[in-house]
Amino acid sequence: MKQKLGSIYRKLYAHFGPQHWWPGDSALEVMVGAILTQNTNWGNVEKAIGNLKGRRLLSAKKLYQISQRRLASLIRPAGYYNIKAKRLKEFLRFLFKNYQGNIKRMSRQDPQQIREQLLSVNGIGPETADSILLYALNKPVFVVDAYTRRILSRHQLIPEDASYDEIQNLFRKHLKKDVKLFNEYHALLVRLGKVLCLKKKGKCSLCPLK
DNA sequence: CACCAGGCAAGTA
DNA sequence: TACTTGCATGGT
Repeated sequence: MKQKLGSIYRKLYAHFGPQHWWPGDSALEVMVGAILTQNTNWGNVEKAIGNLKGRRLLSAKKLYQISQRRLASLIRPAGYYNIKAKRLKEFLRFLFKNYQGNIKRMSRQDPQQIREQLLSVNGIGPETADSILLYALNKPVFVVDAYTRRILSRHQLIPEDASYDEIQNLFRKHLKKDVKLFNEYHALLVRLGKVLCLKKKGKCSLCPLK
């Protein structure tokens, strides 16, 4: 397995090159994007973030103060806008309650502890929590998503119903615990899932892993 | 028209 | 515990 995961990474990197994730100008922007992109196309998220940026609202303080109603209307292009506005507000309340709205303060905590705290926020599940840890706070945590599960299971590396933690542990056990590697590997798996016919109903044909 | 997107929580049995 | 459903816009 160690061999397998390493060789998959090398093939993906050779084929696609560096992915430059996460697109975003600040840790806060990455965190907001992580919530907005839940089950949603990234292009739609960019429009929503653009609306916030255009009104100079992309700061912890502003987002904390703005009404949930107004926030919802601004993030509308990202879909599920009512529930996502609620989730963003929940996250900001958490950020202010525990860290005075200061992300650097948050980043100083132990990663495992941050993860547990994030998971206790309504609207933040394992993938969103891990995306925040890896891409906003630069902690060496592997992010598992639907593509990761689909690609690994279609290559017979895991059962189709493997749990999030099982898959995450696989990468943690067999790869060097390295922020840069985890960053690139997850982004490459997403890239692979996108460009190939690896959609929900697709087969893994023309696969650059072969 | 159908299908999909960088999930998650709440409801049901 | 193990399924199912709601959430919603925008691109292909």
